[in-house]
Amino acid sequence: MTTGAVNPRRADTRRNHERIVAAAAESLAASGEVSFNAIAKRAGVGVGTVYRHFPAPAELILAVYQREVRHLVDVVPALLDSHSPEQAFRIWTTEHLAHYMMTKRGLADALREASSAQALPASGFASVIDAIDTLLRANIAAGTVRPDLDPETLMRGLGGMFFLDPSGDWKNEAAKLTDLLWRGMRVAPGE
Amino acid sequence: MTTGAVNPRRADTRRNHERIVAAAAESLAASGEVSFNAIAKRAGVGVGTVYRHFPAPAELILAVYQREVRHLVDVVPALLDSHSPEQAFRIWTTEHLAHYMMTKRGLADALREASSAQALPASGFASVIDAIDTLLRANIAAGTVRPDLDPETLMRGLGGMFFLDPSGDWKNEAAKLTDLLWRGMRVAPGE
Amino acid sequence: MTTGAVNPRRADTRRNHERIVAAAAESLAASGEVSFNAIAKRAGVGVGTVYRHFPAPAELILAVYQREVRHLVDVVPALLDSHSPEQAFRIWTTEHLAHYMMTKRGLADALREASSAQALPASGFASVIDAIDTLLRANIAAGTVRPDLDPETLMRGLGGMFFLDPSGDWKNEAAKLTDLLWRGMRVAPGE
Amino acid sequence: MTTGAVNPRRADTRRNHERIVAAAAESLAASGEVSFNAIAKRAGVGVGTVYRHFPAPAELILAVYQREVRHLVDVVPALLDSHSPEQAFRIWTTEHLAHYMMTKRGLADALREASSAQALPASGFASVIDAIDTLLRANIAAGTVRPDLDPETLMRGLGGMFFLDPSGDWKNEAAKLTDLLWRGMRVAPGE
DNA sequence: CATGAATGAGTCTTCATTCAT
DNA sequence: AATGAATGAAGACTCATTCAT
Repeated sequence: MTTGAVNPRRADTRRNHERIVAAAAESLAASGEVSFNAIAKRAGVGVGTVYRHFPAPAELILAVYQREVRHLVDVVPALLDSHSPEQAFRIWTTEHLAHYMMTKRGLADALREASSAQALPASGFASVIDAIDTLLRANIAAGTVRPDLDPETLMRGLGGMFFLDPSGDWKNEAAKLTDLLWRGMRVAPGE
Repeated sequence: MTTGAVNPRRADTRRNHERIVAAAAESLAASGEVSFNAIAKRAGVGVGTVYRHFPAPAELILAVYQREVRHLVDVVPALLDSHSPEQAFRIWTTEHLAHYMMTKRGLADALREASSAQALPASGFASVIDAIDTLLRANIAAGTVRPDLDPETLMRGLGGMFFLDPSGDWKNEAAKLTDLLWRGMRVAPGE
Repeated sequence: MTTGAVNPRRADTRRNHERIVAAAAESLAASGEVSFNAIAKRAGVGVGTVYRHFPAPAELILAVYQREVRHLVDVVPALLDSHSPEQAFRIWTTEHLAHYMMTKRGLADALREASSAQALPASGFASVIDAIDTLLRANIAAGTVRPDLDPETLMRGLGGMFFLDPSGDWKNEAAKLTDLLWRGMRVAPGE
Repeated sequence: MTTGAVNPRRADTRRNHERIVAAAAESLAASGEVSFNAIAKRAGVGVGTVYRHFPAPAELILAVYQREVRHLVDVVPALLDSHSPEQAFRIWTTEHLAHYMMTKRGLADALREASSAQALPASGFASVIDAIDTLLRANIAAGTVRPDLDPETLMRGLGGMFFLDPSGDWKNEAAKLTDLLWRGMRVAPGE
């Protein structure tokens, strides 16, 4: 009995899914570990419940991933509304993406380990690529960025955010990486 | 045994260190697994021996890392001898770094997990940064690249090579990433 | 639903018992496994329903057992009608009993495990003993078999059919065991 | 630490194998269960130790089996020395085999489950068949038993001992089964 | 009555680490 | 110094059983 004195079992049912994903997200962020037993304990449910909701480990990881990534994607339109395309791009990578990648390193590993390679980039990164694509198109439309740039390549360049050091001057480092990439992206002056 | 040929046991003893590192490297490359017991067996020594040589897991991982990374670093001078600085850079990232990162993903994970964060970038990546720095300086000297570029930032940009798909058209993708970065690095035309 | 055809749910309900037993029989035959959850799924009902019908595991096993054994028992009269008592006995053991025991080993185990020993021989084997008894009486009446033979002992002798190898020459082996027992059963020539 | 205050680790080592087999034998006899964890606990060793000694479950079962069966086989010569061949046979089946089969039911199941069928009968039952064969030959030599009898078939007939009820009059039942089989084995009077 | 989600004890198995020899 | 047996914590997963709906 992990739910306290009252016995709300079925009443809680509806929220178990969310609680498990939340617990997994916390575990992942904290240690990169994904013990089903630990997640169950943290979520306050039995292990069996976790297995019922996510028969395959990859499903859980993916659910966490999507949850975590949603914000990253959702924020893009607002940025484009209130800033120039270039500023939107710079802010997104520096403020949002950098922070995300820095804290979610574990996720990427888990994602990679949990699946036999190719499946995940496709499914997991898809929406991040979408976000990048949106920013890219806005800039191309504004004439600030070369039109022959694919979001996958840019994503790889931004992947370096994973190596930021949360205890250091990461904001500055993120800005420097963004700047390096931006210079590579822009419509080259004089060309 | 004081008679005849040199005692082969001593010869083996001297090479245990190397054998263990080699065994660990193979394990890492093969499966991403690093069971000390498995490494000992593969190296043909007892577990205790492994512990004697590498009291802390991180030390072993680090030794493997450095062994793997040596080639990457050692090849730079030759490249600079026989190619233009720009070509040397492009060849190194595309032919050497990309291949290395793609196949040694496991190492990077192991490295990260084995240590509590900050220690590794400093110790493990140091020599790769050196290699990048050498290439960078050569280009700066040749006037092809901006002088205000630090190797760490470039390293981060190149970190995207980790996400290459070994079963896909990675050579082309590596070239595209290199090109994106190169455009960001070069002395901007017209500036 | 009060309109139209009879409510099909009621029809299903009535047959749940049979469906569960059938599902359990298939599971048992297929793998020797008897997970209540698996049986429920195979039967297309909820676990709770299985529990309602068979509060104790042994009851389900028993039901399966009786279902499986029915054919074995039912075939006896026909055999006695169309064959001599000796032939009926030989055919029954060789064609029917041997085949049954060979394929239903799992059942016997399950039966034994599910109960605390003594209950089963009595309840489970009862009808097989009946079948043997019928064949025995017919032979005793025909004067082919000693009258001082109890069916339980004969049953034990026939128990060896359990050890037949389905992938070998079991028909021949079954005949040899039957022959050994028959020689022990018959009115000894010269006695 | 399961070995008490003193720390005799390596001193105990030599006997661990035997202790594990003994513990497994007890478990098997008691409940037909073979949890590696339970065996380890009963043997007073860590689970890992059990796994080191018996990497595959079947190996442990087999070891137990051979240990249990040894007595059965070893007693035959003495019986043949001090009794007539017929008496030796009757005593062996009634006093030794019956008792063994009755108490070791679990073993037979475990044996069957642990292996994919045919391997075990060959390896596990071999020595029991040897014992039966020895008794058979002695009787054939003495002219008491038909020479055309194979030990496998007789073994199957004796397999019924498995179904004896330890809480009932099993001695008498064993004698009745032995008698039935003996009548089938002997050189038929009048034939 | 039926359903099936939830629970959690229990089994299996691996592995880092210690330590007698 | 080297060896490798022993240990036991820890994670994966299954399944009998209960019970809210």
